[in-house]
Amino acid sequence: MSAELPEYAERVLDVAELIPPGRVMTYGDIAEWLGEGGPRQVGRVMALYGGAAPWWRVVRADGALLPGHELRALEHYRAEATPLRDAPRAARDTDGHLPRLDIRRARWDGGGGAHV
DNA sequence: AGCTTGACCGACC
DNA sequence: TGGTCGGCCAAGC
Repeated sequence: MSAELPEYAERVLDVAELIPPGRVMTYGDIAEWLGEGGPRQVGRVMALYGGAAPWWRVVRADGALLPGHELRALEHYRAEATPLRDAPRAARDTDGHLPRLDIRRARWDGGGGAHV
């Protein structure tokens, strides 16, 4: 039983749980869908309490992978068949230039814009 | 009360 | 494609 979670944080995490596998939402999207707060507030919540939620489905608007957890996130994306953007062919056979998220295809609208 | 920082975003160049 | 700038909102010092 946890009541130590701020209401706002609880709502943010709730939305994060709603995101279907293979799809993502941006911090700004969640804030907008939620109708309050901003991207930074959502980001703070994820940073503090995101461990108990599918954090890899909450991404930045530019599709960059979460710094420090790139490989972790990438594994999830591969497992969920989340749309990824192909790495540049110019250096395809070299080291770890990780692919980026195809934010345009992976972006989830939040259930068609319908609240529960 | 003021300044800095942060899992951000969009516009510009 | 990538770097910079201003705007944004809450928390910390």
